[in-house]
Amino acid sequence: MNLRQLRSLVGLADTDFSVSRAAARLNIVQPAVSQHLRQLEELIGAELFLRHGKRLVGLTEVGEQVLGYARRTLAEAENILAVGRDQTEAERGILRIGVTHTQARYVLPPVVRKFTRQYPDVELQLHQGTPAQLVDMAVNDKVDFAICTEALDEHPALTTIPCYRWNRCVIAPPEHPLLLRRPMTLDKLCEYPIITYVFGFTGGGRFRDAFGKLGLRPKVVLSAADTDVIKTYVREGMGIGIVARLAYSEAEDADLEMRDLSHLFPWEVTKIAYNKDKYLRTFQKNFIDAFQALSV
Amino acid sequence: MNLRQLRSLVGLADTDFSVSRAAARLNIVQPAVSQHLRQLEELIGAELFLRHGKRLVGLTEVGEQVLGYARRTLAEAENILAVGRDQTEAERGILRIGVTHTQARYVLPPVVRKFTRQYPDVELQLHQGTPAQLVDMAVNDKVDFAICTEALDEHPALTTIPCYRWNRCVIAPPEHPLLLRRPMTLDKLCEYPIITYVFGFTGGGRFRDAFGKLGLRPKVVLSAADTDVIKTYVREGMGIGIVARLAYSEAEDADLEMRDLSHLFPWEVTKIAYNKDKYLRTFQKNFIDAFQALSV
DNA sequence: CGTTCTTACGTGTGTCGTAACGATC
DNA sequence: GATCGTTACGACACACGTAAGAACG
Repeated sequence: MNLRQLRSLVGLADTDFSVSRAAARLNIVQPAVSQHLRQLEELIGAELFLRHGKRLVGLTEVGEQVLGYARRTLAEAENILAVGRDQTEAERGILRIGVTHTQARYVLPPVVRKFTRQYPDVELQLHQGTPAQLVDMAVNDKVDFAICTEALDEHPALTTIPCYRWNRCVIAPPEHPLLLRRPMTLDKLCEYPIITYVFGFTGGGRFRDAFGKLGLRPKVVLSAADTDVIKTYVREGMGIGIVARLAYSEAEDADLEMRDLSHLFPWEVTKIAYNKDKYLRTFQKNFIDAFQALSV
Repeated sequence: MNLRQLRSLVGLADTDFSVSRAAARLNIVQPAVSQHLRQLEELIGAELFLRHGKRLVGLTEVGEQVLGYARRTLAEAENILAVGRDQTEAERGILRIGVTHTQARYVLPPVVRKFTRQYPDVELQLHQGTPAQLVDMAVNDKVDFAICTEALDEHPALTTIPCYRWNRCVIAPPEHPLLLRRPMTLDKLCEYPIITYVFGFTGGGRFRDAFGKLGLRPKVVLSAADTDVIKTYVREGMGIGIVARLAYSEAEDADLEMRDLSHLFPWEVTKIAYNKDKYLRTFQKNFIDAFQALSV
């Protein structure tokens, strides 16, 4: 058995079982991949693939098992190579971060600025997704880290580091009647149409829970995955926006009024998570440190 | 990078850093191993080994890291091969079990008998050790399972399955005065010299705890790792023996009297444990099932 | 002086690429 | 008929084994 053979298997599974595309991705020719797959089947002594004629269309049960172990084998081997790169080209490489829109737009910029200055030769990739997708990407090593508030600490394969706390604020056009009413309470918020994050994003169920505990039903007229969309509709007068406090910028959002709501909602904790089995390169650790430093 | 290179590295670490012995174990010649090690160092781009002249004597910090990942890579690769063997020679192979003496001597025989009848071509290896050693052997894949009462469920890398409950009994020569006294209580036991298991074996700290809770101090005059040794000294009149109830056999131990003590001590649970990351071959699963069936 | 590792070199295995063939949509 | 996978073959590389040399105890 060979690492190459395993790469062909994983490549095949990652390209919808197209031998040719797998070969292209692996920078070898199709017959080589075919050979690897044949050798693996021979080694295992059982059919690994479901076929339509010559075309491979899926994996048998045994094939699934082998694929799983192959992925893990390659992941561990990749760790060894990462140790190597950390020795020979410590300041060069790729850092793949999975983030939600709000993080990428409002939180990450200063960290990214600092990091790229420190590591000009590291290519920084920002992959966006829903928290659930980010977890998946981190687990399957499509990204090196995932950064978000939801879902991260539930997955057993991830190491999760809490980074900073945040809470919500309400934003509204300056003339909005809500702004005159003090103190701000949950039931007053319920009197107006609300625009906030979609469920599963940025604060998740705890937003509704806060109202539910008091028997209140907020009128959410629109929900969006990112803060910029919410702001847009608030500007249009469609309702008041309830967003992360850190997403309100005095400079950019001078045309909107903001009131802090941290006394009304539970605090949220944004975390950074990565695969437990993964070797972290020095610059990756440094990124985590830089991100954590936000909480200070 | 290559699996062979990794095997050479692991082989080296497992043979006290003797290149020649590593080669012998891997069934290749020394120069091949040397080459593998050199290639690895080249790949990583850093010294992996501590040297005295030409002789390798240990690992650098980087070397330790690489060794760790190499072990894991090979373990995952081994899982793939195990899937293969399960397909091509399902009823043939080796089953390595780590056990304590008492388990091997008194509990395992019927299971082993049943298993070897079912799988005549599986070589069964019984490795003995202390519970702590058994955990180590299971974690590092020196054995496929570990069976014992202590220490197993504490290690995060192991999957632990409880198999059966047992408790203790006292054994003594027929004429021993203790045997006349009923009901049996802990303080009566304390009146006589006691022979029982050494700490860390078979029942562990809970034995002393039972006495300690009542402020009693048992007079343990001798402790041994296995029941046969204890019985021997009981026969010599050196004291009463407190052993696992299941280790008393009416047939073999007719010259000793036995009294059940399950009302005096907490119940113990014997477990079987194996590495979480390990693929279990069919016959290995069957052994576990057969062992678990004891509890019925 | 034996043991241990390294270096050098030859041979055989194996892996990839090219090219031609077969099958499927 | 175009795409996709398999088969066949050749060239190159690589890995192991043999043999000789260098360092260490």
